[in-house]
Amino acid sequence: MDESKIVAALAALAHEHRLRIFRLLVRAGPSGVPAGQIAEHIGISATGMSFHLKELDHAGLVTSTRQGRFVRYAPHVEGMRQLLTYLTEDCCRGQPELCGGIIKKVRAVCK
Amino acid sequence: MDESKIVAALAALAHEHRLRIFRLLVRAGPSGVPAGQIAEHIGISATGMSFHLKELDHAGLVTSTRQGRFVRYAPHVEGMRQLLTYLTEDCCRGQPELCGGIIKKVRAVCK
DNA sequence: CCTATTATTCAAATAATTTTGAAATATGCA
DNA sequence: TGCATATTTCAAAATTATTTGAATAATAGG
Repeated sequence: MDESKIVAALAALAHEHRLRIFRLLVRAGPSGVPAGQIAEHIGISATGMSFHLKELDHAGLVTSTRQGRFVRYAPHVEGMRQLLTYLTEDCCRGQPELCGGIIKKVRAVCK
Repeated sequence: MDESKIVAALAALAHEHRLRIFRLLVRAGPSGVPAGQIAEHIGISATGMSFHLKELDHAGLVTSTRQGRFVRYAPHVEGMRQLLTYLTEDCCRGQPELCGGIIKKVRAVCK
């Protein structure tokens, strides 16, 4: 995968509000949450929310669908998957020490 | 783990040069690489290298040890582990779709 | 002590991001 | 159509990050 897209995705998540937005969307699931509702939850203005959602969208981490007057945002599974695959496989080369022990853990369970 | 530390780590990696530096250090292993040698490899000035290495260091992603006139930099295993653990477990809640298929893959191998 | 090498610090300049508030767009409903 | 709601766009201001080059520190070796 294109390294500049990885940088863009990392930058998108590298912000207090945006990381919280993404976390919230993951918890909310694929049906999504209207922008205004996210804004209320996070505690920022509608304008600020649009700005941050645009960043996440451009980075390929969220998707949006209009539903009447609302625009529902949901996590974009493929974008996040690519980021985590890059970080664990390409960047950290699958080393269990670096990869958060996931590989280690699951292997242990398998024994 | 502290969310602001996660944001700092993400921001540290969210830069073309720094992501390449970190990748290079992972490949080089725990013995580390002198700052100047990294700079030569990446193709940036010594001053620029100091700036970026400081960012990575402050974010807890690399460690440094002086060896004579050289300062060797190596990946800081614990910092990266914490970041990836956060992203996969806290943020993405271990959902295989989001987590880069690592969990899925290893489970499949185990069957 | 002197010099060469390696790396960092500093301050100034430049560039990029984020915030703010007003205006605009899109939709639903009376 | 006219009005209310949800969201986005826009431009200006504020903030933060990055680059640049000169100066400074740390060390090895003569």
